[in-house]
Amino acid sequence: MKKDDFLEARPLKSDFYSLPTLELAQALLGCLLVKQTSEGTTAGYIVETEAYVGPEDKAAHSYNNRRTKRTEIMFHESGLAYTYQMHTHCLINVVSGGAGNPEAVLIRAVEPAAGIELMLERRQVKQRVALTNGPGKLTKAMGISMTDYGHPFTEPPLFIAPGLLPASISAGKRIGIENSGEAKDYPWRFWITDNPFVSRHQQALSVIEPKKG
DNA sequence: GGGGAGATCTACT
DNA sequence: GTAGATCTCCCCG
Repeated sequence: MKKDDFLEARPLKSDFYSLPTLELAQALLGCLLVKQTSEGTTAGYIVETEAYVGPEDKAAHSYNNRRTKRTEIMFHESGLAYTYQMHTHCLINVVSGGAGNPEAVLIRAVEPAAGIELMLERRQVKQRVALTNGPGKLTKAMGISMTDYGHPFTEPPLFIAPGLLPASISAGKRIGIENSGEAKDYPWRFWITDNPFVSRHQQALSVIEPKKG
């Protein structure tokens, strides 16, 4: 792939986001996340996601249909950005499940594809791999913030475009949800097998053949 | 009006 | 391995 191919990238249409959340979390792997700012454009291939599956998932912010100012956007149509603040960081999700069904996919890591110089300016790190190998890291590197709350991923300046089809997808337990009862063991974390930008190494509970299309 | 919790990251030992 | 950073609510009082 040529260096500037991301400039040709066109957002995925809204019907892409009508996939069931667990399928969407896998379909997003390999896709290109693009953010344009006045400082420049950054893009990265999504290499790690987690599914948060609506009112029945104790680990989800929307558990028990909890509807607050923060979770409000999860109740809207699929394909919107759900950003929220976590300690000193901003995390970004893709709203899924359709209107009235509050589900989402957390983007946990990307592999830099464009704008790496700008990412390096935004994050002081020694190792390139540390630029975007975590949910709080990638938002800082790409200039994603709470002002992106509710933005549709189908249009600039923040959008998702087709990328590469992963050779293999691994599934395992989600990270950082130890206080979520039995939900903590659900295998709803997905990553591109052996990709170096994945946030944490973990035993895969299963390995999946990616779906084409 | 205030305490507490949280899907994290970094630095230091 | 663990502490501290430092934000936005929610919810109880």
